[in-house]
Amino acid sequence: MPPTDTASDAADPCSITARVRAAEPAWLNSLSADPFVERSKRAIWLQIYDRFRRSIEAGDPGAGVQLPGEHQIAAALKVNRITLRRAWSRLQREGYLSARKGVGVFVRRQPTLYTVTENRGFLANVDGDPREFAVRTLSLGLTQPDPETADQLRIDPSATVVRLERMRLRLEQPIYRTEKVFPAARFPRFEEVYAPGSSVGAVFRAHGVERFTRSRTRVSGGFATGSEAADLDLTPTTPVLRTVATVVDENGIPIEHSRGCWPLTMVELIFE
Amino acid sequence: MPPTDTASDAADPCSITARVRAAEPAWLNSLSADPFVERSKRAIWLQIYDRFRRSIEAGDPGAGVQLPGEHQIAAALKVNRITLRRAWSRLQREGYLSARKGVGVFVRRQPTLYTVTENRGFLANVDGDPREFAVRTLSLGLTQPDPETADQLRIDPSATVVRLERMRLRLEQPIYRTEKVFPAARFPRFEEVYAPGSSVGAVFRAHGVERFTRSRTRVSGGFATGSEAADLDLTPTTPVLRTVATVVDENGIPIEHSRGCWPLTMVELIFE
DNA sequence: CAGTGGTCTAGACCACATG
DNA sequence: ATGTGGTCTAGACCACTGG
Repeated sequence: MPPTDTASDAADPCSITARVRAAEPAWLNSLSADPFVERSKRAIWLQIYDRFRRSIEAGDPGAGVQLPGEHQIAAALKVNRITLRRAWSRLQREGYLSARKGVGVFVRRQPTLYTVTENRGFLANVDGDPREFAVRTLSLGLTQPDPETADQLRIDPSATVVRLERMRLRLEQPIYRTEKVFPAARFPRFEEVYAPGSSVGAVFRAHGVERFTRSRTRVSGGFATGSEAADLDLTPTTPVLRTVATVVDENGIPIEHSRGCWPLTMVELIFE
Repeated sequence: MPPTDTASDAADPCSITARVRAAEPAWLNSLSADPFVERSKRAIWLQIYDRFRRSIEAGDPGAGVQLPGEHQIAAALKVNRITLRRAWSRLQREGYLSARKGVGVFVRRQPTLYTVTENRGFLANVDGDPREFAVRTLSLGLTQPDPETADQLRIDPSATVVRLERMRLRLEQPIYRTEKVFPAARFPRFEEVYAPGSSVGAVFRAHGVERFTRSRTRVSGGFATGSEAADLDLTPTTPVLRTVATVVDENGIPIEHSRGCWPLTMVELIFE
């Protein structure tokens, strides 16, 4: 039995202004045109997944638009709400949809693959118009390093370090989150130089470091923690790529230790 | 209401040989000791996930053992079968469990992280006892390259190539699957040299290539396809890491193009 | 055949965000 | 207060595997 509001809409086609959201978008009609093949090789929820994915990739429920509610869509597709949710949960994990409790489900921007070339600065790094990209500084301050960081930076664990958390965005959409740690003794003017342009390169140059390279990058996989998911606009348990890199100056002295977290489906790393 | 066989076991503790599988293992008792906190911040299925994961990481349901059936465990935990399945499905995606329809659910070997250093041969590459590792050749033969491979190998798309599919195993457990393509003209004696030791390095040396390096490695993320999942003993949609690498000889001429697929949770790549 | 995991539905309640 | 997504249960049927 479909929810009553859907039924009343159908029964009263004249009041088209009654509720805007209730109007079924064109893509929904085409999604629900053919019935699903029951008892086929491919489960119904996977068929739903296929259709949504193809549609989103074709760009019809465009980036950012809110989908109608679960009940409405489930009724339109003539499947149970839970079956629909199963398909959606996979679409969320794979980066096509993002859900906010109490609000709705939204189409994420296309999970474009960003080709990131290691051993270069970020903007030289990424395919696409540089103006589309932005940095958001989440936090900047002094602390003590954790043991691994102290080890990598070859400093005493009780030494002071600058800790910088930031995010890269493309078209308002988070691409990755990173935590960078620098030896404070080496960069006394960190905050004042960093503030104007949010540029770590500027800080390096202001302290006499002209050339720097990543000496080692560790890539591992995992699943987004609660805070990572919140920052990156993902559901928890979304698979992510984690990178841990050490940056050294021209003399091979470590000057930065950084940990990055990337939604698995949105990045492609190239090492040369 | 628990299944009847469980109830009868409890009522008849003397017949310990009645059915071996029905005996509840110790870890199950400890998992089901405390009731789950309802309406807490953490959903019940996530609490189940937590307990199983901790237990498996502690090694009690040890690698390879078959778990009792869903119905039995759900009854023991006093939750619905579907709630239990939700927890299990995440454990499967994360590599802790693997299910075989009609057979049962098994504990996978610990998703140990294999540190793989690029630019080296595999056995020099990996932490752990080399004797634990094995290669299984899945297929070896001549074909035509796909466009991307032809491009990377800088050969004509109609040229003949040697195509080799194989898998790495550690302790019988698949670590990764790879497809390697070589220009046949360069390695006419590929099959006869490869066969005895399953060594690509031997083939290279037999054809006068003493030194070779990876010139470029692309790392991207994705989800296991059906055949990848089957080979790697994963459920489909498990997140994987894909690597695409080109190997060149001492003169910079491409001699191999390889595509690898690694379960996300089982590998750690290091680039230096 | 019996047992296993896999799918699907129905209906209920909850927490959250918004008006 | 309403609508949203999130969780949980109950019960049913299916497909696969093995003895």
